[in-house]
Amino acid sequence: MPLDLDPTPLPPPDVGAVDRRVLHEAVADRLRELIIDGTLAPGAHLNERVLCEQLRVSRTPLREAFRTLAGEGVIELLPNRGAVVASLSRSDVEHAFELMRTLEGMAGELAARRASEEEITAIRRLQADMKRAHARRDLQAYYRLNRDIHSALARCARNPELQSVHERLNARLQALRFRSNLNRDKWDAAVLEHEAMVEALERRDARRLGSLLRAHLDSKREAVLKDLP
Amino acid sequence: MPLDLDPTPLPPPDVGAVDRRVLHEAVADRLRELIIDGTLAPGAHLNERVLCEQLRVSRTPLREAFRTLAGEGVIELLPNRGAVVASLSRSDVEHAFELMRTLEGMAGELAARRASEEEITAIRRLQADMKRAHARRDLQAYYRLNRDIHSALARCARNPELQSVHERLNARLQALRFRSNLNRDKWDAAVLEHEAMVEALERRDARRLGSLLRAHLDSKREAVLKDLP
DNA sequence: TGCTCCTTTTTTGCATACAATATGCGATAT
DNA sequence: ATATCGCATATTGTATGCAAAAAAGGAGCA
Repeated sequence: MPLDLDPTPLPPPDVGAVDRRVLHEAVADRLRELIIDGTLAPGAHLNERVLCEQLRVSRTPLREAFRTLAGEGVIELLPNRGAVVASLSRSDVEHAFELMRTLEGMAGELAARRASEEEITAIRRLQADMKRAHARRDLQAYYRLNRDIHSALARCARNPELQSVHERLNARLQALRFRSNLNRDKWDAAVLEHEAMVEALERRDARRLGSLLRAHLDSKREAVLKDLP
Repeated sequence: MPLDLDPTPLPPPDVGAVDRRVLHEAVADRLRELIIDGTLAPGAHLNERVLCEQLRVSRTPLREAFRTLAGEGVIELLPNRGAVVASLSRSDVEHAFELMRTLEGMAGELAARRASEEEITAIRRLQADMKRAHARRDLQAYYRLNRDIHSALARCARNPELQSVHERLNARLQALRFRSNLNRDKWDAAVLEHEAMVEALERRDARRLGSLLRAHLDSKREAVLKDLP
């Protein structure tokens, strides 16, 4: 009798969990988008009543989303005076990059040691895509791929704490992208730096990847500060 | 007329009611304390109704405090299933120390360059106090001073981003203190390491202070992991 | 005109009611 | 005996009302 007597017949089909996101999470995500893409400008006051009407939610989930975003440093809560979009002063940006430089340096060193071959291949592929985006002067795609590569590196470091801090800091710096103009030379240089980084990763040269990332962040920092008040 | 007109004669507060200023903040502070000192153990489920009664607040400020603490990684929110105190697995601790090692190394290098003479004097004084606490085997005072010194170093780095990340990570690691036993040898060694660190700071030897802090964190990591599951 | 003080309006903070979701337990069927 | 279903209960998520604090506006005065 051709019965299947395997004691565990049906574990493989991973159907994936359904979208269980609750309202305040969705609200937080939406607000984060609006802030990153500049619709809600830095310093803008977030009026609860107005946002409730626009997002069609009541004040409770909105206020919970506020706390979430405040924890991420994306907005600032002033007791009894509401919330404002966090605005980074020149000094804030300098400090953020100073920290990011260390974090990405650490991520690079760890990633060179811990990344799987598949992950390295994937990053190489992202880098190729990014070069193409650069070739056709597609700034939007370039930014996205650039971000993906840096996030991938942070992920390859195999340290969830590092990854989480990196993500949070990154979220705050994202908003700057839309305010800084990347000139041709800097852009070309950035792509070359990336190329060297991916090569170091492929050779698993931890020291070098760390140094390259720190230098890369220094360039980024200069490029961003150039167009700032 | 000093009559007590409180309608509820206050049954003995097991955790103590919070003081009424900015309620959700006070609630967050109180919960953080309870978590750090172990009253609320890692993994413990935080029942809203029960906590509301014990803290004498309604659910709204409690839930806002939950969001704040979740943002700090002190608790974990499970959608529709409440909140639990974050519990660090051995692997989590390893990752946290890996990151802390980098952060404190960075803080040390910056502090050696940026600390004012007054700040250095203050740290020297904390170190002296700590040595005395060690001499009289006062673990409680030792822990407090130890923490103060590391916080002071992070502050001297003059980078609010770094300081903030350091604080948050530190808050989560604090809870471990009450679970790990410091044996005599490790304790002596730690005090010596601190002494070397303060000397490097006084000489403003950034490289060395960074290295010493990284090594110090490695020792700490080993000491903590030793007593962990 | 420029200022202060007071009233009105708006906005935020807290409490509570109601709705959605999860959990526990017993009945029932295989 | 085990597994599943359905109901009762408990817990979380959302909406709304009310009170306190802050901003806005206006009258009175120098």
